[in-house]
Amino acid sequence: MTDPSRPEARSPRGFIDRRARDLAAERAILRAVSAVYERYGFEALETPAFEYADALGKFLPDADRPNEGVFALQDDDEQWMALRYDLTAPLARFAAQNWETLPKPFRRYAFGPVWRNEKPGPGRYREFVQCDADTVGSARPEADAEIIAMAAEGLVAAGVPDGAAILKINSRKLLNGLMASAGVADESQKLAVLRAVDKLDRLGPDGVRLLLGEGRLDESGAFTKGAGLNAAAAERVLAFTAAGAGRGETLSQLSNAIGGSPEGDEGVRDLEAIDRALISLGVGPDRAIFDPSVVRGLEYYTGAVFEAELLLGTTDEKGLPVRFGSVGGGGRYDDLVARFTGERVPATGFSFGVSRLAAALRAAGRQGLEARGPVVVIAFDQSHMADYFAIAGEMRAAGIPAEVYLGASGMKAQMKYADRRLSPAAVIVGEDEFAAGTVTVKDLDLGRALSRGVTDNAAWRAERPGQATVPRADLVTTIRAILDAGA
RNA sequence: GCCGCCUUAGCUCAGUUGGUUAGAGCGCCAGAUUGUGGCUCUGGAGGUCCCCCGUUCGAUCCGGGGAGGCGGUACCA
Repeated sequence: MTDPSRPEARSPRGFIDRRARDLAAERAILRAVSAVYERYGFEALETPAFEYADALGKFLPDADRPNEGVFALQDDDEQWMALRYDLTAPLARFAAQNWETLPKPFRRYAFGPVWRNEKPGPGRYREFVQCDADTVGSARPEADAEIIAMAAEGLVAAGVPDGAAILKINSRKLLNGLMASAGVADESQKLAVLRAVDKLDRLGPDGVRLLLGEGRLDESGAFTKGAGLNAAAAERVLAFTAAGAGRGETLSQLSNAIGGSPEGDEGVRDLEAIDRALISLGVGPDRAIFDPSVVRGLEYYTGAVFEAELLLGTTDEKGLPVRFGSVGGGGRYDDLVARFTGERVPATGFSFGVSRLAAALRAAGRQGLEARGPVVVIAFDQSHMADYFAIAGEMRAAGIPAEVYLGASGMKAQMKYADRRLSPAAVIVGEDEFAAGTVTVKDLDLGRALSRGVTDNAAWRAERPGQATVPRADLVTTIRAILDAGA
């Protein structure tokens, strides 16, 4: 039966189709978060899906692996272009390209899909939506604090209940200071230490200790080579990451742990300034804390780094607990525009993983609304199709979603169709109704509720629950009463 | 990338110690019910048993290779 010449109907690996319910949740989040950003004075910007690959930075396609990390293709002039993997790199390109004419500091927000050519995982796709806000051209810690405050407000606007999310803040300068004081000078060893620290929440101190030292063997049997620190240095790193989970007291602990390295001290001063600004912005330690274990990526960031963690205790379809963890992150990146212009431009920003946030909220039951279908006008008598369209048009003119059934099936199947669309009502107009100048309106919501108590089909059909025949002129008011009752 | 598990109907999965017509539940379509969604009953459609090669009289089942899926791990700008 399967013809090998026919294509198999399937979506590419790591890409998914999203239906009305998912889209409604996601669009609501985008609307709410965009409104917060605009209230803070950020302007909208949309850049193309494709950028020239060199503008995206690190992932220069070469002959061997042109698609590593990004989806890239060669234009007809032989130039490599690639789908953007985030919204920050395109912003840096835009800012550099238009620097002379932009009002500075330049504040913009953007949202849209980004693409990553990597192995998909649970809840992790190769195409997903981000919502991003950045300030380009301000080195002030208040710029970081403002971004953090907007992220906190954005979470609330998106529907995350108070106390269900926390913003965790750290500084790369602190981490660099830590390395200096722990005697880590080698660049690759630095990266290994950062990677190890980044896994603290997943592996715990013992796992991280192994990764800081010789290495770790995981349960699948795969071995991860460690950073090769000696025991004293490893303990020093662990002590640093264990410093508090608050703001003021954490800062003093951190400043002790760093022990006077110049870069570390600078990081402490930055965080102190951010703390003061957050207080004046009304963001307390219940919403944003300093957490020395936050690392965020590896190159790229030059100062403060932030991460939004969701604390909702959620469960999957099988009832197993799911930790959504990070739903967004960001930080200060002072060198990104300089890649284009040579001029160092301080910048800071934050990005929400919108798809992930929507999934988390839905899994937590905060966004449990099904997408409602339209009122369905039953195509009862083929010779009256024009009347059915007039009826649908009348409802649409009143702002009520409505459609005429356009399939070829009988009435029973049409009722089933309306039920599956989660339609609030069906409109039935047959010979009797036309003769009497009436329409029959069936309240499907009421029927859905009543059907739970009915066991006998004959009785169910005889009762015609929620069904009323009204004068044709009363159609819209009857439908609206049903809609209002359901709302 | 590395490690492990898996692949049989649209979905979830049985099963054949290698033998002739490969099953269930759910879902779908239809009828019981000339104009009515749920329940119940009845009937129906739907399968190259992931692909290729090998062993065999014979492979969905055994062996080798490949692809795809899932999970872990690495990477994640």
